[in-house]
Amino acid sequence: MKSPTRNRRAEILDAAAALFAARGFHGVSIEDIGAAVGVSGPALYRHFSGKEALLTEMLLGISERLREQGARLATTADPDTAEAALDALLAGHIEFALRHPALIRVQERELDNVPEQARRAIRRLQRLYAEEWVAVLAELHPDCPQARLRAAAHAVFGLLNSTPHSAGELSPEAMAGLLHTMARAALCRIG
Amino acid sequence: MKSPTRNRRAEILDAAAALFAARGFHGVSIEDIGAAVGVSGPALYRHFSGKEALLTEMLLGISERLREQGARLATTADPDTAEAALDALLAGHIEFALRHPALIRVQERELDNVPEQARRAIRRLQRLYAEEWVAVLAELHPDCPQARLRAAAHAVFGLLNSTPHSAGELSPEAMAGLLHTMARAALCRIG
DNA sequence: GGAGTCAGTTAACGATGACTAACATTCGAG
DNA sequence: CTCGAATGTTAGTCATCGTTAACTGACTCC
Repeated sequence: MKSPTRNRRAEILDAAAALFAARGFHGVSIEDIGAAVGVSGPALYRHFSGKEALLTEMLLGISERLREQGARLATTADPDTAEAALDALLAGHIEFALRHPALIRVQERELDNVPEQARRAIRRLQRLYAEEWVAVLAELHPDCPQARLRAAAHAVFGLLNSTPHSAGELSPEAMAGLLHTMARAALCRIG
Repeated sequence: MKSPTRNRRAEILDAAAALFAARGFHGVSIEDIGAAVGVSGPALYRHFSGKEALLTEMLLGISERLREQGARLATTADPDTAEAALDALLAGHIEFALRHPALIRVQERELDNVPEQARRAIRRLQRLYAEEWVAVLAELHPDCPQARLRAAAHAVFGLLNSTPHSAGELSPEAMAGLLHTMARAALCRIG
């Protein structure tokens, strides 16, 4: 069978994401992760070469997914209407953040625990994603310097990624609407 | 001498904050912290009862400081003009975040590593601080349900606390102005 | 000038945790 | 039926780390 392997790997990544989000990379042991998927301890080494490799694959996956999504959404439909592109980027990011709060948290917190080389790759993907946003924002605010646009984009990421902190008082739909409205308003005033 | 003691404690707290912000609580050893202030290893036990106690005191200090600042700023001057109170809260939070990015980072990331009892105290202080914001927002948006206001407040915290991520491309003044403008705009549209 | 406290040192202990080794089981392919 | 790959297991190693113990010098106070 080939699929069990794939499933086991994904299972481990999911469980590890939840644990890392809750207690941090160094606060979770290999044994903990194994226990979370019903095997114990060193069985994980059949699927990953080590704890760092696990985190690395996780962060690369997230960054790659966001970048791909960003590249796809930023260039849809009317290239004229940067407004529509911005809305698409917002909706995409919000849906991801609401659907995978643990991944958002890990991506925000654990980048330093990944080995140097992979860290550079991850940062590159994150930069490419941010640049999609900056490109769209530059169309909306042609006179605004790039540095300011970058800072604004990161600020909006902070706003959108606040999801894990304020968990579950609002329905996901209401939360999505609120975040979209707030982010939209924040980005209109930066010129 | 009494002041050397005080200074040493503060020195240790500062160094630990920087290290925790950079590598996370579990990623920093007692020896690391000692080395950062020029003493080595277990000397810290002359000033703190342990590693957790150090973190606890740090987080309690931050939360208490923000809560005090919030209580002071939210009730200044005209009780009529909620606008002014909101501006004061924004300015205060932004100044703190820009002046102490490491503390913001630690407060965001390390709450789970503090023992249960102290954690409750810290959360209580954070809740009180957030409620100052919600009270002001409620005056501006009388028809908006509390849950939505709370979520909006946390989202704005996320925006303002994005400072550590987008470090130093803009001058502190420009950054402060940008964050203030964006947060203001985001909070106008939530009704 | 001795007594006591403050703030530091080095050495050791005990626990934890990442990782490895050696062995077991399942199961499909030839 | 058997071989071998895939996927586990348990036991053990080695490093790291929080914490304690025992000891030392400096400074204050009677």
